[in-house]
Amino acid sequence: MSKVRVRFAPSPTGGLHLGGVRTVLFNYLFAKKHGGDFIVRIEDTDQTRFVEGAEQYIFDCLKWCGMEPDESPLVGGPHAPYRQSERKETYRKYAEQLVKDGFAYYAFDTKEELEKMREDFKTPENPSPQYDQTIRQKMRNSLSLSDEEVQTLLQQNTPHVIRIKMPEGETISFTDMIRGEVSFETSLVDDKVLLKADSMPTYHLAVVADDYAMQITHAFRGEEWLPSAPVHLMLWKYLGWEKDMPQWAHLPLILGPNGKLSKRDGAKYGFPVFAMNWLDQKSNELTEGFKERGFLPEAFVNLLAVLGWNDGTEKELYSMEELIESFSIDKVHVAGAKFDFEKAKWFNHEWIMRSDAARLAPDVKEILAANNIINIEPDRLLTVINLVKDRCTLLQDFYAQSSFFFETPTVYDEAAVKPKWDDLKKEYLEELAKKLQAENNFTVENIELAFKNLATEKNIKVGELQMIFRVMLVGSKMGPGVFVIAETIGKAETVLRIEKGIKIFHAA
RNA sequence: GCCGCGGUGGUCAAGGGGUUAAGACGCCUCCCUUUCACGGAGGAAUCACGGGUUCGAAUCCCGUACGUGGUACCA
Repeated sequence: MSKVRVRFAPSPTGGLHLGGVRTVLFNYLFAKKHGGDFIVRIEDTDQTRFVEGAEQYIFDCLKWCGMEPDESPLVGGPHAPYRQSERKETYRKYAEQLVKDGFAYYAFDTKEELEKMREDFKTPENPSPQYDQTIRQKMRNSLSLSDEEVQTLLQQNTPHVIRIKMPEGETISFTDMIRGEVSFETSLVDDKVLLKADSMPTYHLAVVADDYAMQITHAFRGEEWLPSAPVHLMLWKYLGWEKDMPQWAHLPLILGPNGKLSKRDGAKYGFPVFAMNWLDQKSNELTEGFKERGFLPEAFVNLLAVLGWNDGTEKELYSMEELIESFSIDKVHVAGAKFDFEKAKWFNHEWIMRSDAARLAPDVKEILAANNIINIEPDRLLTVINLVKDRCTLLQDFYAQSSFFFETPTVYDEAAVKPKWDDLKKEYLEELAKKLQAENNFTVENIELAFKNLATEKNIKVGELQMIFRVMLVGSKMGPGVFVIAETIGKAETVLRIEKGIKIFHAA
């Protein structure tokens, strides 16, 4: 058997959504698992929908996720060009070949004629008539017209398409790597357009021609392609390449809260559906990405991998390396899976907790900088990250969870302090400030010892004091242990915050 | 309408003739912590329905309903 070669073939018309990323991911995992090549080519067949910058966007997403292609328009390779628009000539050749061999035909029907046909043949039982064997003789094509008429039309450069001629009464079946044997009646499949009037191929011709040219061995795509698989199968056969046909795997769909996951669901339910922010230049509409929402790529890849795949164990947390190791195509599910944002956040939280501070530092630094907290000593940043990462679900949480390490609070949870505040506490805190000021070795242990000894001396419950102390340092009832916070912000700042707190709470 | 595909708690899922039907997310209770998390211990909640086959069906078969995708000179 030849080397495993898989391909991801996005259409550069919009953002890369969850389903798309998962399709790439399974492609990638399969290729890496079998030591094969992961190829990315671009399906820019439809010029009218091509969006500027989308191709670069796709590669940015792949890079973020850690899936670098072995061959692509960006890195090149032996099967260049990797853009469909640059391979145009070859498709026409194959389409003409099919016509010559009697497997396809020219169709001269105009848009209006097609519309009329759909209108005329529409019945309550058949609301959307297809251009198939039952009606093709009634249309204007090289099957229904005489040779002379066809020649004349061609010589006059009459706009035309090339359609596949689906055979009658055959059962065509194939074995899908995920769902086993799937079969179709050819009579029920319509005569799909292979080559459009503008000479660009449709997806149907293009996938087959490109997969053949690039020697693809395993083709992964979404389940929405299953109904057109018989067309592709027939093409492989008609072009005489049957023995080179890749094995197919139709991946289950990712569903949203109400049916299929759509771009709109993001805005509607408050979660991202794209890998990275996507700005649609036509509508100027911004669709939020997982990256910008504060997801770690490790978590994003992980959560997508286990949505529709499970290796049979209880393991849920996988790195890319572990995924490559454990991935198995026959463990991919057949049913669609509903996307659960709560679970997605859980994955991110887990990945933040298990990542070390150095991994997180650049991201955290960026988030703090966005909130005007800059010039942090690297070591100090690492210390703080380790202190708060357990309580951060999204990267953005690092700001709220750690800002008090870098800035003196400006707002205080007075409601929490007020019921506990009295002159005795004020006195205690004033003395505490002095005592801490005199402390030469400002460590967690010493701070705590000073704090508790003074409380015993004054006969005050430590707990009540701790809450006040915390609010003075943090501004609210949150964060890691108070004494750790005190040590981290240092003696001068601790004393300063106590003094400031006394003023504020005493006035209140 | 027609065609394809699907089905285990609310969600993701293991299991594929005999199980007390794993586990995770979420939810609830308690412990830890006089904060919030993390961590720990528990709890509520499930095999779409109807027929077969079988001593025995969540598991196999057939129907029905439901869901989902396709039915474009979009991918």
